[in-house]
Amino acid sequence: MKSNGDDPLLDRAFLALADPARRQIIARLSRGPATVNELAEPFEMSKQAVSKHIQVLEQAQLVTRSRDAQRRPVHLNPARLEALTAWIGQYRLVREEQFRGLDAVLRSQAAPGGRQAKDPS
Amino acid sequence: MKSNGDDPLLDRAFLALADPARRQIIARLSRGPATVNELAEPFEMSKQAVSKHIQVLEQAQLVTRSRDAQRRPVHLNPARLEALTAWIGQYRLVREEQFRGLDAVLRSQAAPGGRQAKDPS
DNA sequence: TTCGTAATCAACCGAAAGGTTGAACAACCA
DNA sequence: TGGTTGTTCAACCTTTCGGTTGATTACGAA
Repeated sequence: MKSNGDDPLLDRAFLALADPARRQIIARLSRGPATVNELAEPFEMSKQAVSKHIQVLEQAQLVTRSRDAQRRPVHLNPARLEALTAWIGQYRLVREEQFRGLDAVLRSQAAPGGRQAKDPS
Repeated sequence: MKSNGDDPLLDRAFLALADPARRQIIARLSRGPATVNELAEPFEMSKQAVSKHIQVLEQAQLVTRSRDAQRRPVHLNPARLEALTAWIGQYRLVREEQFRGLDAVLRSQAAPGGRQAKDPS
């Protein structure tokens, strides 16, 4: 039951957020869908570069795209954002239990007899 | 409220988590501090490589280090993890307002009925 | 002092990220 | 038709990432 941290989708999602331009795009999209041109407007860089950023976000499934004539509106996909908080949240919980100096959570999650904490990631 | 996404520390933190080895290290540290050798044990790669990963995490302030003779135990820094959930959390809140608001911006994009469902893939 | 252990530094390498420019594609409009 | 707009593709460049190996520093034990 060796769940190592191998999760390419998680890789891509965290990598996608590791860039200020892409975070800014996420912020913009949280206020509603937008086209590539609209998203590119506040940036200095070329539209091609912004298009690439959007593709990175799309591959991470943080955004989706629809079709409207020749436009390809970009929509935020909050479910994937929550997947990230879920991943982080695991360790916040464990930390709080540590804080109280008790491994009750570990015990409650382990099968009897085996010292087996859940090893997510 | 014009906050563009420029935050180098956030860059580094998300980038740090965008690697399965580093996430695995975080997972291990959530169960308590560990030395470089202990952290390197489950990996195929060299200890130098693991040491580099730890430095990446340290620069992102996701971990801290103490001193114990020639050992340099690594500790998780949950505060920084929570900074990430805080960043993501902003947009989850906005999203929920959108959910009940559903204003003209959304309508103007001629959203073709296809609502994004919760897809915890 | 000398030895062994823990960890880092330094130089190097291939692959990928992030950007550019120019051309091409796709869909609407006249 | 042809022109305009929105977007992507393709080739290229430079920088950064993730890994290697070999040498080096820091500390404790004998």
